[in-house]
Amino acid sequence: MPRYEPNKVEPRWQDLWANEGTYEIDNDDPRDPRYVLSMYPYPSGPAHIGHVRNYTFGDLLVRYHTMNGYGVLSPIGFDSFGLPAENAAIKSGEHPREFTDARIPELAASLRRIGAVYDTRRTIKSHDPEYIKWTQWIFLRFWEAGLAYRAEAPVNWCPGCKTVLANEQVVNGLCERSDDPVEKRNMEQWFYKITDYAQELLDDLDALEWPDRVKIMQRNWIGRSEGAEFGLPIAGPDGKADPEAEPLMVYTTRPDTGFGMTFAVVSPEHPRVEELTSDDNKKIVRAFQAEVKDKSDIDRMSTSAALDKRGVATGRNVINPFTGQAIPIFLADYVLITYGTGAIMAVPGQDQRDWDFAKTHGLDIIRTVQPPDDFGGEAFTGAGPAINSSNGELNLDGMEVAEAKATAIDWLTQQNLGNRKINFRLRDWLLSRQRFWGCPIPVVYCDACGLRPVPESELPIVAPDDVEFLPGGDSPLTRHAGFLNTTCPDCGEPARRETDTMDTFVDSSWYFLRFTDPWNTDAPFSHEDASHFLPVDQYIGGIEHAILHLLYARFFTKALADTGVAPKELREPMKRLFTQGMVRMGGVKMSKSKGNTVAPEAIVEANGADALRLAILQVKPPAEDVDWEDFQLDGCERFLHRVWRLAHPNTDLFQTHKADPTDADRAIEVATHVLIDRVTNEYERWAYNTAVAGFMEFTNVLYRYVQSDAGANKKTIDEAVDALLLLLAPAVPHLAAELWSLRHDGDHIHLRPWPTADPAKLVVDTATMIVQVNGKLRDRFEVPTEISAQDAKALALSSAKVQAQLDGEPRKIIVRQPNIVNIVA
RNA sequence: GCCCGGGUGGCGGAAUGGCAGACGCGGCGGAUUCAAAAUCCGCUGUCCGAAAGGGCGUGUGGGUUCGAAUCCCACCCCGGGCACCA
Repeated sequence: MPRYEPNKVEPRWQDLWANEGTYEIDNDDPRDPRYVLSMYPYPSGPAHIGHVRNYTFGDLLVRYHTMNGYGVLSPIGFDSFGLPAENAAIKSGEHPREFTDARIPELAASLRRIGAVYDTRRTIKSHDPEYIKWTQWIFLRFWEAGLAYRAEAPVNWCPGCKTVLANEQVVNGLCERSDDPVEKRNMEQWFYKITDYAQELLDDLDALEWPDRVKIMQRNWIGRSEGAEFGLPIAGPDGKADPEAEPLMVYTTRPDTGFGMTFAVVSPEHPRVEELTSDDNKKIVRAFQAEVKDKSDIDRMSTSAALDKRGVATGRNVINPFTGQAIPIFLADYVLITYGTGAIMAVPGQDQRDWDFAKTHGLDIIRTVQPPDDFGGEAFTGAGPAINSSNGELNLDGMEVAEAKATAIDWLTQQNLGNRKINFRLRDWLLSRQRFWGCPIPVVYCDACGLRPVPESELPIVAPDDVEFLPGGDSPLTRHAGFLNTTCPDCGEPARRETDTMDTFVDSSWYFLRFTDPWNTDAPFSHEDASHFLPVDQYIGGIEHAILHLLYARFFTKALADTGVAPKELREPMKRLFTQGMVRMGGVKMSKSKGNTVAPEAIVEANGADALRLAILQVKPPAEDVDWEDFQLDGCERFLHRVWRLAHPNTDLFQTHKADPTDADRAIEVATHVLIDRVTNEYERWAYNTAVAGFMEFTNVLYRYVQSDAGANKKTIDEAVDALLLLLAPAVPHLAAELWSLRHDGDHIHLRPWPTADPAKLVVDTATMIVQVNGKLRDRFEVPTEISAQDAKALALSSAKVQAQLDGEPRKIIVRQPNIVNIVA
């Protein structure tokens, strides 16, 4: 019997799957479709173990579902725009396109070498002009629909990456890529109107089969709150409301506490600051605005800043409409211009931030909710009856919070001051980037006509080849005359091209749709093909995309459906999501940028791709993070050799016999069907680590069986081994394919149907009954499954070990035949 | 601070109300071998004991239950998310 040599066997099967198109699927394939998709990777060169883990899980499912008779769509693509290629260009001068085009085959080869199978005819690259064309075309559709717009706004600027960032890309005030502190700048930028979909994005989460963790993160990010928006009349010099002045609009979730409002606060960036500042206070107000402007978010958010509640009075007052009192207006940086109206009613009795501010600045504090007697805190934010809350028309006293809120909102509405309002934390998606290596935004600037879309016939707008990257790192598009200078599509006069490119998350927001119809030259995809495969049945990727990519992709799907690009009824892109854990090395995430990667090539060379795949499945539940140091490659390799020796048709491990079936043979039959049942169930629920344990246990059982003196019954062992190989086929495809082919005359295991457990073979006629005394195990018996309660009880009491523990009559006996008898002494 | 996960042998983990520690790694012992590698077999939570056997044991403390790693309450520790969002 030859020894198993993975390096000879594995490439042969990889070639066969590719050459025969085993995992290619046509759109008119008659089988029931299943769409299994792993998030497409950024092509940073050869894969590392983190990638391999991700794509192994996906590959297992592709093969499993195929064996279950589905027509599985398994595409792969490359998220090939992005900063690493541009940074490499700045260093070496190599054009990002050349750099990227060289990296993609390296990554593709890595994936092929671990046995991952795809319909490679459908491969997508974000930077492919054909893909750029449709990304730009979609931008223009969104623009027409009012979902893309250009506006000046305070934006996040990363000085390291020399570009603006979306809110989602700022982590604790730092750029998520470069860790540089992010600066606030007022700039005119492009946005996608994701806020139009805030409510739907929130509501539709409920029906998704996604990890709760991800759904919760998205809910928090969307951040819906219910409250009231209303106007505070501006006080004139006489302390009375000035009927000429526009009231100051504020947003609150606690309109019930209005009687406790003792001052108002506006954000330093609020547009009405100038108008609401008295002549005497102009100087300090401007100084404060300047001070805040210079602070980065990281300074503004640091713990000490959060505590000290800096701010200045504007010298003007507003009227608290609940009490009629004139109260002062302050500027403070704890009020954000980006949320609500950028101005608040401050109620120090019921809000800790307002409390802190009031204490710092010596302002009045009035409680309007009765705290419990033992309340020892400062601001009281809990539930309780309203107090100090009545005027001539409105009396909230004694009402609980919910009722008081509703009553206060009704009153504000009657008074024509404001109304109920729902607010979201979610901001529009800032999509423009001042970078070269991204999808150009297809618009031109004309002096006469203004902002004009590039006509569809001129798409794609592709970045030029003859560009020079300077050490400063700015985009060469801004100084490339050939790219920059164009003519206005409307008036034909000279015009300038937009030099901003799109966030690379735009590319990944619709690639899963393009996979369904990648050859389409008339549209990004057809409704028919999108409907055939979508939503994605199983999406697989890292938890780091819980908000960014997964929220954007959901928004895109809804917006595409509403603009008629996608089928109207396609509201969600991914039905099921699985987020696999990351691979760590030395306690930190393995990634190219951290320089701590392990290349699979060396491991494949030494142990084989199947051993690596098995080690990935075996080491931990797939959802959890794992340290590379914990992988057990040698043990997995050893197991594969054990299977080889057992399953090879010329095995020297044992002799078979043809005698009548014995009890031992029957036990193997039962074990075989129990394993089929078990592994099927475990594959379905992503319990790959216990499935591997099942394979190992079963193999151990078979070894004991075939090495026993009686030898093995040929029929029994053949059935057992064939079942084992079928169950292994999705996990260790090369070994399973090779052995099956040897055993079955060149047949392809991956085209065989998935085995099913015979219920009749799962029936066992004896069980182990344990006997406890006071919950402690004292004895055990093999009993017939059908044993009666009386017999079980009698048997338990007959045990000497049990009797030794008993002192007199048992007080109570619980019988759960045939598994347990518990005697309470 | 708020919201999620999680805490089980030397290590990765298994068991979701009923035999704690499956399976693997590591370790120990044996077979085979001139020897080694490879392979095969056995043992391996901890304490007491020569053994039989027994005590203890799933972060800590309490509770529910005939019975708790599993359910409930309080707390400690670790990881993640959000963080002045009115």
